Parts: sequence; C-alpha cells; structure tokens
Amino acid sequence: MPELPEIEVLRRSLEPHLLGDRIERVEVRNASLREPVRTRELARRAAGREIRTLRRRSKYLLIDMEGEGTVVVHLGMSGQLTVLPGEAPVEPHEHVAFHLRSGRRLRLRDPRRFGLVLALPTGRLEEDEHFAHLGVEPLEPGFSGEVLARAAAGRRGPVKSFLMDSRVVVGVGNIYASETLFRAGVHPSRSVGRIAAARWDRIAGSAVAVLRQAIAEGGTTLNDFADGEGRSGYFQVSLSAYGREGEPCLACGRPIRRIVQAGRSTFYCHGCQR
DNA sequence: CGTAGACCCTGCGCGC
DNA sequence: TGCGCGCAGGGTCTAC
Repeated sequence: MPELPEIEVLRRSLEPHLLGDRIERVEVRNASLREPVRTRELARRAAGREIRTLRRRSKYLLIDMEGEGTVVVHLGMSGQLTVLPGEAPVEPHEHVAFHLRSGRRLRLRDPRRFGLVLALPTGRLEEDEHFAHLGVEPLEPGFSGEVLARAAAGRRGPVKSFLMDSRVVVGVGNIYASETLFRAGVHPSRSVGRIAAARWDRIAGSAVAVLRQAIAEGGTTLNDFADGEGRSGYFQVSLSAYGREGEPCLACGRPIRRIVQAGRSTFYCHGCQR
C-alpha cells in the first residue's frame, strides 16, 4: 500500500495528535508480523514515556520517545496506523495498540502482516540492519541525477527495478517508479547502462515532482490507504500510467501498456517513453 | 558481486 | 451464488 508519500502523509497527519501525548501501555495482540514483535523491548522503550518527535526514513515511520527509544513502524503492503477514541471497538487484524494518556489509542491494523514494529535506541538507528544499507532520501538535498548516475555505474538491469532498489534511493515503490518514468519519458526496460547524464537528471527531477505532488494530494488510495485520521488520499486521480493498462496515454493517446518486471506490474506508454 | 524468482499473508474482484 | 484464479502499494532470501 504505502510508499514514501503515503508514509509522509501519515506522519504529518499523526504529528499534531501524538506530540506531547504519552504511551501508557503497549498491547500486542498478535506478534507475528514480518518479524516477531518483541513486546518486552517495545514496552521498555515506549511505555510510560512521552512522544517527542515523529520522523520518517524511507518507508519507516519513526516515533521518538522520551528517553533513548524510537518506535519504528513499517506498514508493509496493507498496514494502517490510526488514532482512535480509546473506546473504539477492536477490529480484525488489529495487531498492536498503543494506549495513550489522553485516552485515545494508536492502532496498527495489517491484514497481510508484512508490516513491522520495532523499538530501537534513538541515536543508533543508522546502525540497525533495517537502516544501515538504505540509499538517499529523494526529497532531501543531496538527491540528484548525478547521484543516480553514480549508483548506476557498473550495474545492469532495467531502470525501473533500479529506481525501486532502496540501496540506491528510498521510498520509490511500484506506483511511483512507473509514474516517475512516465513523466521522465524513459522506457522502464531501458538498461541503466544506457542512460546518459541528462536523462538521469530528468529521472531525478521527475521523481521529486511526482513524490511532492503525491504528498500534496494526500497520497494514493487504490484500495485502503488512509492517513492517521482515516482519510483517503486522492493522488490516484492524478496517476498517468499506473493501473491504466489499455487506457489512452494522457500525452499521445496510445494505449498504456503493462509488463511484468521482477514480478511486479509496470505501466508505461510505448510512444512517449524511450 | 548483481539480478531474477519464490516466498511471506490475507482479501478482493473477476470469469466461469 | 460459489469457487478458483490472479493480483495487490512491502521486503527478504535463495539460486544462479
């Protein structure tokens, strides 16, 4: 479900509700997520502590607690993190609940259980295996076509898979990889070894533009994405390629094609993308 | 080393 | 209506 824009939208929507509140109790109803939830570790770092800051790194939401702990949440494909009144009924797939001093609760629902909840020492996140090998943040200074070109040197394979490699650049998932390449006019199957500097610049610029617009429009809700207050996004209306197989290209009118790369659907225009 | 494919899990929509 | 199939926004592991 969620790529960088969705997690950023989530972060911004949760921030005003959570900052300054306190996690009184951590309830793990089902610990079998992508990695087993370490309930005691989570409680030790979070219970009784105030929420200080909300950050995002890649597709991870980082909840910095008073003391030295950070609660790390990854939504996988189907995760939803929502603030609710404390008395709201428990729903199916509600695996973790953070009970807040204000009486509300922060709930993680995740039907497919590809999500992740960790508790880590705040100052040592980058040393953790989940973060140690992550590439550049596309919306931070330091991201550029030159960075992409350098990372591509000596590598092979299609540019679409390259863009989705979190060791290169983080946060670009299956939707935004297709959208970025459509906007840049680059064919998703093009080998990274056959892309010149000017095209890398266009790809980087397109990624930034697409991600920013998606954030501004509240993320993409194809099925079930919702922010921390349960609101849907509307960037799906702005999608140019993703999910539009057979529909006319918005630029040239030719039908959008779908191919499968590394097991994932890719959408592109054969006329506009070279 | 890098890349392709299988796999993890549940739910939904589609065609029959 | 019911059933089987394919597909789904994530990441990781194995085999080559």
